Amino acid sequence: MARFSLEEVFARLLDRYGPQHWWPAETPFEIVVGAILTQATSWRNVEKAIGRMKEAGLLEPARVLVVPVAELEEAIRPAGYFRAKACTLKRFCTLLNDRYGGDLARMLAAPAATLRRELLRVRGVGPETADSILLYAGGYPVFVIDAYTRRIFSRTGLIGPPSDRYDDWQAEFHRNLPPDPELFGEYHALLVALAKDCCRKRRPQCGRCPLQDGCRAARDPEYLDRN
DNA sequence: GGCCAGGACACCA
DNA sequence: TGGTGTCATGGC
Repeated sequence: MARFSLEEVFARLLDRYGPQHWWPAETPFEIVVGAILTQATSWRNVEKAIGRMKEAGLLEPARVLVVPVAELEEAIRPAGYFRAKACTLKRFCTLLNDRYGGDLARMLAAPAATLRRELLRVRGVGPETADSILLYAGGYPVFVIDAYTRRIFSRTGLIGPPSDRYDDWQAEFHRNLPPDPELFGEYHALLVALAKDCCRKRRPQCGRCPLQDGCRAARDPEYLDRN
């Protein structure tokens, strides 16, 4: 089974890639926006969309709430799925306005379990998006599970959730790591760094998935020590 | 020109 | 419950 604990894997990743200092954003609301816009989308495109929202003065909840949806769509177009994501942004801001008087700090001070339930009731916000908001904007010790995390750990076999469900994956990390938001944030960021590094280096051998079997960094943790 | 990127959801069997 | 189609842009 596991040759390394999850903490040992983290230490190796940190040693190799250094602190990632996620989430890349200037304000909590920018974190929320980024979490929604990055759904199935490269961060490069998200940055463009956020830049356009900034230029249009739309990077505040009160503006998103009142701006015509077509205008919001146009701003976030580079992020893809712009119609769905514009609606999701507006729905989030509606929740924020109705339940917390538009005060994001107040929303983020709500109990994590309560806030997670409320976020998941917003159409377009699923578990990964909700948890990204809870962790990076709210500072709650909630581990974010993304596609990279699943692929990396299912191939290394370091942990084995009973099913492929989001909550089961998350429970494994919560069981095996101390509930430290700094650790969780860095860990998630480092897994993305590993995936991207691996992708760049192994592209010729790797076929369509950057973490397929041809990718040694994905299946062999010691690869990180030797290279 | 095809594939994929830091998902979520509706629909179907 | 699990599988599949849909949403859409931009870089490689």
